Amino acid sequence: MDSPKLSKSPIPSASASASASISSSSSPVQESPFSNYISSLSPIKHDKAPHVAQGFVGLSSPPLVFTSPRINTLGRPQSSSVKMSQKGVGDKKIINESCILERSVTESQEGLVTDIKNEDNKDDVAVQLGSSSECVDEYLADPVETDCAKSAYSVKLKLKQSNNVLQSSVNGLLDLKNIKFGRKNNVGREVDAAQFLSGRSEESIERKLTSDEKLLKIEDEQGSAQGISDGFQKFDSDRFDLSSKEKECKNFGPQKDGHGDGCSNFLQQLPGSLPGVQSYEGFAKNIGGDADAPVHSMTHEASELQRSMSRRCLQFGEAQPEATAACSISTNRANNIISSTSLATNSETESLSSSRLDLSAKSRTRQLVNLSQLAMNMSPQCYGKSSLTVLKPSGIGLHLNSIVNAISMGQGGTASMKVAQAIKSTSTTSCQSTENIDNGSDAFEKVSTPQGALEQKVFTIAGSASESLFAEESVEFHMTPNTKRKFSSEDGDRNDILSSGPLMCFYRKKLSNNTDGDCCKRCNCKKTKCLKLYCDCFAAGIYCAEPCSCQGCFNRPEYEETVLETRKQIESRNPLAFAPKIVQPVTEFPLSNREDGNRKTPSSARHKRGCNCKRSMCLKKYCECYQANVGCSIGCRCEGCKNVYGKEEDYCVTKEMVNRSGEISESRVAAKPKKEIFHSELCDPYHLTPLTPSVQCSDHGKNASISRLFSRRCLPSPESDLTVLSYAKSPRSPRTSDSNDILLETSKGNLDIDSFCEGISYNNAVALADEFHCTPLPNHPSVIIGSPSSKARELTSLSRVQLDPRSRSLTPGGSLHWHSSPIMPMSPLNDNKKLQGLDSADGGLYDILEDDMPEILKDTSMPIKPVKAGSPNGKRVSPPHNLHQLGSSSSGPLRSGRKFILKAVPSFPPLTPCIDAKGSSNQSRNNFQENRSND
DNA sequence: GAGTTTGAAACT
DNA sequence: CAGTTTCAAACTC
Repeated sequence: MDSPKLSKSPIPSASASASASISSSSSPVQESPFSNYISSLSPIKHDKAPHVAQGFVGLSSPPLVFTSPRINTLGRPQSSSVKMSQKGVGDKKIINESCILERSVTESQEGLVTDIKNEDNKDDVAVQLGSSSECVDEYLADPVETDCAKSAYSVKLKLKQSNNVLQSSVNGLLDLKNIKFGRKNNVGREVDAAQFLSGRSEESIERKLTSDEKLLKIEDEQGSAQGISDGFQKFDSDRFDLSSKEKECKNFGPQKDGHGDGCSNFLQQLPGSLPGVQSYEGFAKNIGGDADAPVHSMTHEASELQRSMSRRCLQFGEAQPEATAACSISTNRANNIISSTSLATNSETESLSSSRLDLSAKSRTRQLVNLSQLAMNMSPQCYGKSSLTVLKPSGIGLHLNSIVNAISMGQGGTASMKVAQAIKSTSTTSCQSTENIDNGSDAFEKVSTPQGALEQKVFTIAGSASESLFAEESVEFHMTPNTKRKFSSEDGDRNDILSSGPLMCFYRKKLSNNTDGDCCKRCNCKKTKCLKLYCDCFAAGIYCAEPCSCQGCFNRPEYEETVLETRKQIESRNPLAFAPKIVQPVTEFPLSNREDGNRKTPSSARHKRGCNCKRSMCLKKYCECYQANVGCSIGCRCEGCKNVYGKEEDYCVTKEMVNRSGEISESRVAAKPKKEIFHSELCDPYHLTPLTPSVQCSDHGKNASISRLFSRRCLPSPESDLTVLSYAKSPRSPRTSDSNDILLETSKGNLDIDSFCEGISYNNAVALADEFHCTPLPNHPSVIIGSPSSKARELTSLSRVQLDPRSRSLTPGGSLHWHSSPIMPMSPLNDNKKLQGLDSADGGLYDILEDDMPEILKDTSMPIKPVKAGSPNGKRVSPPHNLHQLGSSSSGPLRSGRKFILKAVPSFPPLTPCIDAKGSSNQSRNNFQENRSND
């Protein structure tokens, strides 16, 4: 990843100072007012903590990042506070720079609603550096600040469609004021802006952490109150500016008006903003359907949400209209993707609504706002401390964190799923807000320009949005994996961003947090000067810090250039050297909704390259897969692997078995249970679960055929203890799965994964899997992906290919392809979901998978053959003895199952099934063999 | 805490 | 690409 480069380029000069500040990664955080809070947050907590909280925590975590230097914090946090105070004062400068208008028109509603915001960034603007990096930083930072400050300061104007812009603006302002006041009164809380500003960050964070809606509401209210007060103060002064801006906005108006919903149209034009807005609107509408009275207010709020989002964008645009262009597209894309997906999917929105139906639309909006605020708060804490704080990362990180957290949470238990989803959606919205900001900036720029230009811009944005989807996937993948290092990004930009410092740290922490607290781990390099991949810090893209015991360390901000150069060199050798080693699968859809709440599915994160363990059996931390809580996969060349999901499943199963009966010993003994399980489960469709551990076994696709069979058939029911064990056992699954789920959901749209999975049914699951494998996949994403992987792998058995759904997921487009392809995706998904749902998201896997995919596709078309003996990894590949039987048996059902799947999930991305099948199949096969031998 | 083991990274 | 060396983490005592 080029992250270093990016970081560098953006903030060349700042690097030194930034690096200095960053160098003591811990120090900045500690120093920051929130540092204590952040420090208190442990990675472990993240996992356990509410999604929101985690997300935030994660944000705070990445003090040491290469990127951090790039981003100039410029005392963001301080600036924010200052801004806040200034806002209260109502500086003219602020007025001049800050005023931004957003215009959203809701047909149903009276007319045009204009949100005018004053940006707080005036100071920032003045401070803004010409460098793109700064712009980016600010851009990023702005979102946070904007979120916090905006909510507080933004002034909303409700404009009737009056010809006179000025009048309309004024009227709108008045209306908004009234509205807000009404809100306040309704809320019954008047918040002192100063207090809010001073104490808000912590409070908001805590509240968010608690993820209590009430708290969120309160904050929102407070923020709104402040915003109102502030807005009023500024309002008068800003009016003129607003009017001018409104004019600009009007340019958009025609387009908007052209469509039923001016706002929606506008938002649609802005890829990032649209989804969120639409979702919100839909949400509001839904709510309205429930209660008419609230509807109006709801719509109002919805519009407000939209506004807020748009505002953010606008603010950004205003603050740094140009910056937007420079502003990292990749980041924006990523954010957009995330937000878009989450938002786009009605399911999530619905989930939110369902979870929060009680809550008024306000609360939701507020939540969003709060989230954004949290992000803001977090960012300052994390980055703000140092002058160099990286705003960008914070924003991004926040989103990611929030998502990840949400995901992890969701996976944790079905019961919490809804909540998690809600959180996700909220988080996504926050993300969107960020994106929107970016988009908004773009849009904003365009706004000023003639409509034609605007349209073009919008179009461009849309295109970028589409692209962002890919980025998003990659991002999510990166995020999801628990592994410390992982941040693989397929695309250079994305990789850069992701891999680059703050994000990297963030991700890592996130990942690592889930399980261990490894995030705090530091290197102990003695000879490499922390400039080689031996150094975990260096490999993770972060600077060494105090905790490190390294000697002669050059991985410090002071040596940024050296570090970057070294990184470049390493990357030149291996472009993916700094990519996340572990990729998280996209799938695991089923997890969330299972009746049991047992989502057992393990996460299917995978190690990109796979381990090469010889003696540790992949059961010790020597094994990267194991260390990353990832099951060994096809890519692994390990010997005697017992790790994994796949194996782990066995392992887990065995443990379970042992626990239950106490008869079976740990380790492979499980094999036996597996068999039993397989048979029983095979027979019992109900047991089929997407992620059965058994499936994932560590054969790594060597024994494709066998694995396949197993995977298909062995899928343990979600309810089954095995699944539960595996799930409980491995922390990993939860994390990855969540992210994946999100992606899937988003991609799907409103599709209900659970229902889908169920619909697919365990009955057909096996058959589907078989069929899927057997049937050619013309559209198989894997093909598209086609990467340069080793051909040996390609040659490897079909089973592998079939098993590896991840390849599909691997490529950013993979999921898309799947989605696009009616047939393939569905079956795979089913498989994935039911089997594991692992890999679609696996970035690391992508490489391998991608390579394999093409052949796989070909192979898949072919009937299930005994897989080639040789595994891609060269691991032992024994012909699947049982495969034939299994395959034969399964084949029958497959066809029917496939049809079914197609119907049920046309748009779903296929994911894990193949992969899981592979890995699991191999291991399962091995296990079987072993068991046999044992027997 | 020292020594050993382990496997990835780097090198040839 | 395979084999070897180097390295640091993980592990053991």
